Amino acid sequence: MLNSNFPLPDGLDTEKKGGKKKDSRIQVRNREKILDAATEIFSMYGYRGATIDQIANKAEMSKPNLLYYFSSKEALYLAVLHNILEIWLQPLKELNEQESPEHEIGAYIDQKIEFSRLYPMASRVFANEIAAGAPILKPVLDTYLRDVVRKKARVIKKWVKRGEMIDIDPYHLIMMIWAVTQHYADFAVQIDSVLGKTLDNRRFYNQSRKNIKQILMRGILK
Amino acid sequence: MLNSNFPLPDGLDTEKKGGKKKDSRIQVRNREKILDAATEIFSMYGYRGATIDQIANKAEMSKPNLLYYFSSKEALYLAVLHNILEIWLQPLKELNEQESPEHEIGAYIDQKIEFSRLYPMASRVFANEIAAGAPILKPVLDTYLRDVVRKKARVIKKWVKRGEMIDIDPYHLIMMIWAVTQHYADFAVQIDSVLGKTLDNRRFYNQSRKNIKQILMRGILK
Amino acid sequence: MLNSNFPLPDGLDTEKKGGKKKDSRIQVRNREKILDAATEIFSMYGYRGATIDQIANKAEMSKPNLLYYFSSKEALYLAVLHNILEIWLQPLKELNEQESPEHEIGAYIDQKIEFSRLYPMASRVFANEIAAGAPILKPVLDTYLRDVVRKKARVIKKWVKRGEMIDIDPYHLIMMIWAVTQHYADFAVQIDSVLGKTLDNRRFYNQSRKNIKQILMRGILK
Amino acid sequence: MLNSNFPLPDGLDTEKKGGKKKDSRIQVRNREKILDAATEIFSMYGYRGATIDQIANKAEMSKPNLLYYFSSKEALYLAVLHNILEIWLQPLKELNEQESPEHEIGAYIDQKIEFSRLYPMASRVFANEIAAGAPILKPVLDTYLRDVVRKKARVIKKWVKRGEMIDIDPYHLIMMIWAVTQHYADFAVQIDSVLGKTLDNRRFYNQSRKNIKQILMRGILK
DNA sequence: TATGAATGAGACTTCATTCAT
DNA sequence: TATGAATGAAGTCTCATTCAT
Repeated sequence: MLNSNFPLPDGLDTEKKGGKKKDSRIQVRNREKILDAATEIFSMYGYRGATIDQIANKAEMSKPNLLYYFSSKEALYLAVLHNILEIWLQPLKELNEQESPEHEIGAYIDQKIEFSRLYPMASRVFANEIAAGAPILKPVLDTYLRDVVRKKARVIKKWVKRGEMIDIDPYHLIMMIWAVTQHYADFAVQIDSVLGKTLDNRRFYNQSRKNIKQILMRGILK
Repeated sequence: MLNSNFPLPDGLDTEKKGGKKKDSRIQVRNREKILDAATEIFSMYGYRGATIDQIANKAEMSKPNLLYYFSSKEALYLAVLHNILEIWLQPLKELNEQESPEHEIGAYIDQKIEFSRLYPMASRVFANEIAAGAPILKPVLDTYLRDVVRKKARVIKKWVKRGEMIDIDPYHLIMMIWAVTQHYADFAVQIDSVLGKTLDNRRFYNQSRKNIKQILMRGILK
Repeated sequence: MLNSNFPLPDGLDTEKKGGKKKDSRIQVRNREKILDAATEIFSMYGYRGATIDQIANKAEMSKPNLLYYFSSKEALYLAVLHNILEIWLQPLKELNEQESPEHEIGAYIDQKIEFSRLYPMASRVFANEIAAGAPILKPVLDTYLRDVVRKKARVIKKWVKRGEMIDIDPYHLIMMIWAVTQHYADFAVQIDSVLGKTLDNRRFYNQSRKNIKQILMRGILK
Repeated sequence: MLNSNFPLPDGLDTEKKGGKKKDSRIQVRNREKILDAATEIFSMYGYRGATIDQIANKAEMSKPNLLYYFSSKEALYLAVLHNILEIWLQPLKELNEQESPEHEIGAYIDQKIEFSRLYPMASRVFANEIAAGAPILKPVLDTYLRDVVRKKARVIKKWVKRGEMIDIDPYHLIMMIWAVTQHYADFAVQIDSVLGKTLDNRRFYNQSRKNIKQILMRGILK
């Protein structure tokens, strides 16, 4: 689950014997279990707060066995982050200047919210890493992420030029969308506290999507 | 700095001899130094990741001396959170239904962004706590925060009824504003990576405020 | 290489199926590879410092496979030590009272230095074990080694009686020769540091032999 | 005991807060206890084989408290080695070309054997480190040790020129003396095994000194 | 014969906290 | 008020060994 196996933009190898032999069934299964468990634990306690013990427990595995698959806590964390980054970024890549901004940006918001709903923990790990100053992810952000964003900023500028949107800084727009959509993953707890009730998950996200799109689309479209 | 000393809504006592005697000059000074140091360290490493050693170092104090002022790591963390909560919440309390939403909400956004700019670390600690499921802050959120928000939601509903805003769920609006404004504190690093340059702080926040207000106001006002 | 397969003086069995079946070609080869690798690794890190992993790697073999040949780390270490002891001792056994001390002791020194040159690592393992208090080798030293030395001490005493040598304690003489010759294996590194240059191996040992023999022979012969 | 506190030839600092404040009584006492315990344990098991637990036990101290004084196992090992090096080297420095080689070299041998008798464990740690390839001490050996030896080699050459000694390589002579004298520390156990009896310590060393000096002096003096 | 997978025991080290002064 | 000294608990990681194939 959530294991995109995307080709890393840099040569980072997060696993022990990186691909020398095809992973056996059991290896694949275990690696997945570990990544899922790690995502959950890291999302709750951050990198330093999480313990290998907790992760191993959740993955139903002994500590040394976990370390057999990922040689250190840091390697595991890296693997989790890389795992997330790609899925997190994919929808942005699909912005297509041929289509209308209404359709494209609407679809983008939909996908981001869906991601927050499906993988709230992955999303939180990502947010935590960023908020901590991206000590580990910075190299990737500095190259890969920036390139992707730059390309899509150009698309938005095209829409502005065509008069289909108000004249806005595309970078700030992208970041606003990130802020708002990610919020729904990062702050699920806060939302409960504020609203004072635990909502039906699907209904809540539907309503959120509606509100967010209403405001943002109204705010940017001509 | 940032020490609001607000009257705690619940009976939480975070300090050792809480008020029995008037604090001496030096005590006040030390308490402040500790809180500032703690805010910074907690913001970078999270609760479990931070160490008392780091905080004591930054506060130019020995570990035992720090513990003389705040009896435990948890007590210190609590103090930091409470410190933040009040300042964080203050601007919302000022929403005044007598005025126009344009003015009031505009002012609110301004203040939130200013807070993010001035206290990015405090903001991050807050965000971290929330994202971790608010293990410590939940009781406060569940009572105090909810009350404040409920009151202000009523103000917004008034504006809607008066036809000064589009018909939107006030809770979601408040959360969107939080999301967007807080983002600028939590993700300062990401912003650098995405934009590919370290911006002049003041100019950057000015531009951000302009963009955010442009979109949000346009999105909600009639 | 260096596998003397001498008949163990005591019943120590270091291998798993000790001789029940004739070893196949590949088995013999593997055993040798393991012993050589183990000698090198043990020589560098001592018994506890060495890891089976390192040895297995050097022997190009998996850990479990290594343990198939030698049932435990201790068994392997024992095998290495026994391997060395015999070769180490052989030249002493050849001291022949019929010949002159000049010729016999000269030959002995030659052989000891040659051994140090050829098997510096084996020599170091031996030295390490001794220096550690011979926890494993003590039983052998206490019986086998002592017997050999006692016999040869008698030979030396004969030479003294015949007036061919000065009157010296034979045990101390033997130990001096051990000390000096073994030194050249144990302290190869120190020698480099002291002399400040890496010498041509063969030339260095030739020169050493000359110096050592010059002093010792002059010191003991009449 | 054995804490020479010599001025390190290089800037190596092995302790935590290196000299900022005068060490208190208790600190000095504890540091000494630790160094003594460490010397003993390292001498028996080598660097990797020794455990901090063992050392802390022997020093009657908790593990964390030991680490309070020496920040890591490696730092402790370094301290032990430096402690030894200087004492080990001191007697050589005293070789005085004004005096006769008979007297000076005789005195040198006396002191080396005395050192072996008094600090056999320290001597063994030193030997172990060297035999392991001096992974930690090499920088010091490569500079400091070499300089000292070079100077003293010149003294010996003077004696040769004056015709008071046979024509011998001074480096090899120095190393022979090291070999023989150190042997009595490194191989105390072996000596027992070979001689078949545990000797009265003082008597044994006296006899050893006599034999060694007899052979070496006869071997080199004219 | 060979090796991937797994683990209990234990290693080094960190850390919140307490003690004594 | 301040701090040097001390420690139990816990964390990351290593390693000899076993299991299953």
